[in-house]
Amino acid sequence: MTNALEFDLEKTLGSGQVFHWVKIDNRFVGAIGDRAVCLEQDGDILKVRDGEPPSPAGQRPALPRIVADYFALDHPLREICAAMPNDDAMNAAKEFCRGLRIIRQPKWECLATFICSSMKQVAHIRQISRALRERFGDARKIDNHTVFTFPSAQRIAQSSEKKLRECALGYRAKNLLATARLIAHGDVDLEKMSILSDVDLREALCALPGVGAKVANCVMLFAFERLRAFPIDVWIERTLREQYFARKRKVTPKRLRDFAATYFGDHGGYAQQYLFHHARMNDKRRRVT
DNA sequence: CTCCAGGGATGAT
DNA sequence: ATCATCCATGGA
Repeated sequence: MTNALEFDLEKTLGSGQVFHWVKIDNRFVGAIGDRAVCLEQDGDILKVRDGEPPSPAGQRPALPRIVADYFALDHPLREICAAMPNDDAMNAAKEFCRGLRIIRQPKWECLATFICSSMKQVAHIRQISRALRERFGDARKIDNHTVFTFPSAQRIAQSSEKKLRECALGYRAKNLLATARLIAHGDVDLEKMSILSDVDLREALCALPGVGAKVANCVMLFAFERLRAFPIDVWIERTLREQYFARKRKVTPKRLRDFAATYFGDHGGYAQQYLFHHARMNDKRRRVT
């Protein structure tokens, strides 16, 4: 059990940050790092249980601490929301996304998943994530469910483009393999990149195969806790153009980037995630889970 | 600057 | 049962 004030588990897990959690009745089953975890929210209380320990049952950090860290329950959400711009689009998103938090994801898992996400929709990314986990990850049991950990860069690096393509990665297989090998061989150390400035970190991430500005910003926001990072995908671009540049012509991508950086400021990543989730869930053209 | 390959689910006809 | 649509990166 852990206290979960100002937190909405379902909105957080369903907002396109992570793609492996499965909802079973009122519970969410998945993995945090190498731990199989079952989560259930009951008001301000978050019930947490984990599965059998991974092989050498040594000292394990307490589960509530791991969960609180993963869901960034220490982020001052009330202050973050209060600091967001006060306009109609932002206020509607704030209302709709109450309790949605930016998750602290494991760096490699986040990077690899978002390399696979390019040109894909959420339903498809979920399938890719599941295929990679089932094929290359480790099984963990919780209750009568089996969940799979996300495979290490070393494990992916030992794979082959052909095997990765069997996980429905398509042309992304080559990029994931190349990036995994850079990390497995020690040419790139994601943990050491934590010390870089936002600008340098973005540049370092964009140097990896399959990583452009959008994926780099997702990884910065979801795994490096750079809360200013503002990923612009088609949903956000559409929202920005409709809500903030109505009837304006010639709004270039650079102008959108500059606007987002200055207008949304220090917690732009939170603003982006709220606008993104609100736009997706209220679009009549699709019914997303 | 523009154009477009790429792959598989999902929605439309 | 086919056909169109969604989409980020990278290279021409």
